[in-house]
Amino acid sequence: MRYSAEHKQQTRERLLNEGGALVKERGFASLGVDALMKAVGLSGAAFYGHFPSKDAFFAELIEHQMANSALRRSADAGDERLDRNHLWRTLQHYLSLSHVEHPESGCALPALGAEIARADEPVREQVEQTLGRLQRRWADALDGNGELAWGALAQCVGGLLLARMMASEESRKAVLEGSRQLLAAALQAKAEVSAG
Amino acid sequence: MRYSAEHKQQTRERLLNEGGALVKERGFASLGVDALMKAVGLSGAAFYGHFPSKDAFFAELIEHQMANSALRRSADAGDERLDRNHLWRTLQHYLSLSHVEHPESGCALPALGAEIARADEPVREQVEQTLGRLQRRWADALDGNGELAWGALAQCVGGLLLARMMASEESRKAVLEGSRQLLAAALQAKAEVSAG
DNA sequence: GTCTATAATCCGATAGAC
DNA sequence: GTCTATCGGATTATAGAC
Repeated sequence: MRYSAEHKQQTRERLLNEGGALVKERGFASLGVDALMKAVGLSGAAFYGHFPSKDAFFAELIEHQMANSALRRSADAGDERLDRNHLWRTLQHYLSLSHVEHPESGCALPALGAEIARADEPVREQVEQTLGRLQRRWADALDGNGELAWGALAQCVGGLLLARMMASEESRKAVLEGSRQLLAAALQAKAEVSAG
Repeated sequence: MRYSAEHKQQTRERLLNEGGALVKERGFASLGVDALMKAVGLSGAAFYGHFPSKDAFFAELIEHQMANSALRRSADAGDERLDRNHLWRTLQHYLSLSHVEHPESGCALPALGAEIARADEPVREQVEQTLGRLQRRWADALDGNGELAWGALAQCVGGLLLARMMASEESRKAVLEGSRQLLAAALQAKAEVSAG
């Protein structure tokens, strides 16, 4: 072959990373294969040397984005048990204005959540497993409260998505602040209960 | 004219209602004009007798969906002030399994939020104003706590969207339960603070 | 592996008849 | 108002050259 196997792997990685950024910015359905390949400097036809179909690419893209998300990386960092303060800092960072204003480098869940929800079952099963691991990790930091962990994850996704729907920076900030305060109240309440 | 003005108004309403259901189910970008019109029994070209472009339809659709959402109707019901128990029942109803499993008849925010976020500014300004009114109404029921009202709205959107991403009914229920528990903890904590 | 060229289909939108 | 017919372009995907 004129190109090394490692070169193919690199092109594939670029599609999942740089292409993924485009998908999160414009939406998967709205982004054509040609536009996707142009973003990495290749012709549209070259796409099919890496993925059998656009839908297959979506499935791999979601898997890749979930595996490399900031949430997961923070949850998996090191071997030590995730503690409450570390989780709280992760939530604060997630619910930031810069995250709202840069979907292309941010979490895939608020940007592509509705398209994941409409995807075939294998895609949703993979998301369910990945998020399940994250939720159990968060539950550890919340004194084993698994329900609160799911709620916190939902708050992250909803807060970011709702903020992105707003037109003014003022409203975006208000939504983020509200999201953080609700989380603070819920986590604080549970902390008091478990302390008492 | 061979058709009455009231007939035109009826067709327009059907596009916004029945068409809106299809859009929420399949996503706006994925739904073609022909498929949309076929759903109301008309040819594709008839669409342009009601809306100048597909994007203009999206703007009107969002406005219509927001004005007729279950959240808004519950918030506007009657003249009396929305109270905490009424709001709580609204949140419980929103975060239900039947709502998760029927996006076509449900809230537009989880289904179309990402596409609203990518829409032109006039669309987002309209959403911002409508949600601002809802948030102020909810804040009234929460002893004037506007931040908590934004947080509760974000929790609704995020909880529903996250639940829809799950493959199994078990996980969908777990997400909804977590969402409800986080809301309960936050609202309870604030109630105790304001009562103390 | 990636290219150009192209098949087959679908897209948003318009023209003109009724 | 809604139709049929159609334009021009974009879409997903394939064929064959290198």
